This record gives sequence, C-alpha cells and structure tokens, in this order.
Amino acid sequence: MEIDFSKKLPISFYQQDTISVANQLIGKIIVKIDEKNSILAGKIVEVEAYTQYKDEASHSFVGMTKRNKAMFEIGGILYVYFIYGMYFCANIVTNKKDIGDAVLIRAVEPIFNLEQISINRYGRKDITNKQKLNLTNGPGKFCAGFGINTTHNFVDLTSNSIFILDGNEEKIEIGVSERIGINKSKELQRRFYLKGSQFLSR
DNA sequence: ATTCCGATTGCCT
DNA sequence: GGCAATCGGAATG
Repeated sequence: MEIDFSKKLPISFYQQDTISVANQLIGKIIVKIDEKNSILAGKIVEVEAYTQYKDEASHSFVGMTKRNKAMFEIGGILYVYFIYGMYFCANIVTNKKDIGDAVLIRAVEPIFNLEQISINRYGRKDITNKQKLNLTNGPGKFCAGFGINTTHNFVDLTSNSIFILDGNEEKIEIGVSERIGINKSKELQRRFYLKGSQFLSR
C-alpha cells in the first residue's frame, strides 16, 4: 500500500469540537508504521466520544489524574490506557488544551497487512473467515491487532508512527447510539458507526 | 494498606 | 444469556 501523506489530517482537525471530530473520524484511515517499517492500516468504522463535562463515563470527569493526563493536552495526540488487567484502549485526543476530551477507537476494518494484524492477534497469519471478521472489531482487539499499548500514550498524530488519512469521498451513512460497556451517563448518544459495516463491535 | 471495579474479551451453557 | 480472567487506577481508611 502506498501512503498518500498529502491526505494526512492536519492538527487543526483534532482541535475541533469532540462530537464533530467523532463523526468525521468514521470512514477515515488509521495507519501505524512500526519499528520494522511494516505498515498496518484500517478504516475506522466505530468510535465513541468522551468529554470532561456532563459525561460521568469519561475518565476525565473527575479531573486530571496520572492516567488521563493525555486527555487534557491539545487535540492531536493519542490517549492509551490499560483496562481489565489485559487490554488496551486507544483514543484520539480532541479539543483545546486543558479540556479533557477524547474519542475512543472502537472498531476498524483491517485494510492493509492483514498478515501482521493476524499475527499480532492470533500468533499466526492463516486464520479462519470468522477470525478475519474479528481481527479489529473491538477497542481491545484493535489495539492488539495494531500493536498499540501504553508506550503509545501521547503519540503525536502528525508524526509518522501513527496517523490518520482522509478516506475516499464516498457518501457514507453514520449511525448513532448509546455507548457500550459503561454504567454512567448511559443515555448519551455518543457512539458513532459506519452503517452496514461488517466490522462493528456489535 | 485495602477495597472496589472497570470505555473488554472469549469461552461456556 | 452468564461469567471468569487479571491488574492497575482511584477512592477510602
């Protein structure tokens, strides 16, 4: 896959209102280039917005802590945290400095280097069709497949290690729903997904 | 120091 | 549908 760096999203993209960024992220291409220069890429098909204010489910609701510090930076970096003793979740930090907002990447359609993503997920490149659909269809699965962990916390999304490209200009339909796996602020409609995608978390 | 529990996943019935 | 795995974060004492 050739990467068109001219399509890399500018820093200003991330500094917009968080709900707006969440919507616009659907259909975009997230790229990771690892230490061995191998390229992984996927289309973002599902995200969730988390904001400091009026959102009790957000890590930042209680203010800045050691864990959520990245959320308070200016939009355009990654916030990665460890959860349930064994998984990682990756977020796109949004909005202005000192506002603790971010967008969780919940699911991605793998589009390049499925072999490496399979190895990262299952330890082998030959997998069943069902496993192919399950490669990156959840926040923990996406991080595992793309090799994202807390060493990527604070990574600059305008760098060449992890970044996001504008997708095709095709018209897409975006669905909206309540968020998944939370117990507070359940009523907020802040999950956004690509309608019809086979790679959603549910 | 202790306690509770989580922005998940995979396996089980 | 239920639930165990597994451990660090945050609140509390």
